[in-house]
Amino acid sequence: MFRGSFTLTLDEKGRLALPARYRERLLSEYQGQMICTIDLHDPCLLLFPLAEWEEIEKKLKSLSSFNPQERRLQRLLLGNATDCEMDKSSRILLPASLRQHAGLSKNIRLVGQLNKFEIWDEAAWQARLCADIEQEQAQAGTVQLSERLQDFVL
Amino acid sequence: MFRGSFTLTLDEKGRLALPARYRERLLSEYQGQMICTIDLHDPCLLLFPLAEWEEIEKKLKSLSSFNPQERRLQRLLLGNATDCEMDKSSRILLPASLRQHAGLSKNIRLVGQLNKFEIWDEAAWQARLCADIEQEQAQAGTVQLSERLQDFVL
DNA sequence: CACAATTACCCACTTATCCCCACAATGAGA
DNA sequence: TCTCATTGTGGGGATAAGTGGGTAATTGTG
Repeated sequence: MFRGSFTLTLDEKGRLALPARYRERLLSEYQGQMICTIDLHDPCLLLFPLAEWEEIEKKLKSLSSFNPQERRLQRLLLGNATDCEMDKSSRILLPASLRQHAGLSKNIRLVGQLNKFEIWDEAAWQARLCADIEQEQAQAGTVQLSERLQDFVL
Repeated sequence: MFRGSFTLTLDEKGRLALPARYRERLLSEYQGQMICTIDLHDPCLLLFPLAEWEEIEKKLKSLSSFNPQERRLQRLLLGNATDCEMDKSSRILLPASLRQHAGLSKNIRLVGQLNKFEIWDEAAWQARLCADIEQEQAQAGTVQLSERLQDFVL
C-alpha cells in the first residue's frame, strides 16, 4: 500500500520520475504498468498500478449503460484512463490533456493513497491541505458525521 | 478491455485509423472484424469487435417484439449496425449515415469503454466532458446516489 | 455489358513518441 | 573535505505512428 507524499518535477516533455523508494516494487509487483486518470471531485490525477486499476474496471463494468449518473462515471473514469508504462529511467509520460485537467505546472506533489497515488500541482495541494485542516477543526463536534465516521477510531 | 481516449482524424474518404496500440489485439483476437452502430443517448457512435457485438445481439434477441420500448431498442441498434472490417492500414470506413448521426467532422475522439469504443466529434466530446465534470462536482454530496454508487470505492 | 461510384491498397510525408546518453544535484562514506 | 554512488533532469535522434492522396479493383446500376 502507498502512503506519504513527495515533491517531484514535471519536465518539459511532461514526464514524471517516480520516487526511488517505489520503483523496485512497481517494477517487480506490477511490471511498471500504470494507469493514470482524472479525479472526479478534485483538480488532481489518480495513478494506479494496472492490477489495482483492473479492480476498478470490474466495478465499472457492472454499472448500467442506461443510468445517466452511472454512465457518466464510466465515461469520465474510463475515457480518461491512460496507460503509462514506466520508461527505463522510471519515469511516466503524462498526456497533455490530463496535465491540463489537473492544472499541473512544473512543481508536482505525489500523494500515496493506499491502492493509488494522487498527482497534484504543488500549489493546489498546499492550498487544499490548509483548507482541509481548517475545515476539520472548524466543524469539530458541530457537524453531523456519516455513519461510518461515527465509529471511526484512530 | 479498452480504455483511454485518442484524438484521430477522419480523412476525406471517411476513413478512421485505429490507434496502433489496439491494432495487434483487434487483428489477432477479433480478426479485425468490427461493428459500428449508433448510441441511443448521446451523439456518438459505438464500435464493437464482432465477438463482443454478438453478445449484445444475444441480449437483444431475448427482448420482446411487443413491448414498444424494447422493440425500438432492437430496431435502432440492429438497424444501424454496420460491418466495418479493418483494412491493411488498420483503418475502418465509417458510412456517411453514421457519420452524420454523430455529427462527425474531421477531428474525432475515440474513447475506450471496456467492451467497445465510443466515437465522438472532438468538439462534442470536449463539451460533454466539461459538462460531466461540472455536474459531478456540483452534485457531490447533495444528490441521491444509486445503490451501486453508494458503496463505490476508487 | 459498360459506365460510374465507391471501396481497398499502396506509398510518401509529417509529426510525435520512445530510447538512450549525458550532466547536475544530492547524500553517504572514507 | 573529497570521492563515489545514486537519484533527478534535460535533450538529441532513431523509429514508429498518423495522415493524405494517387491508383487499381470491386460493386452496383442503368
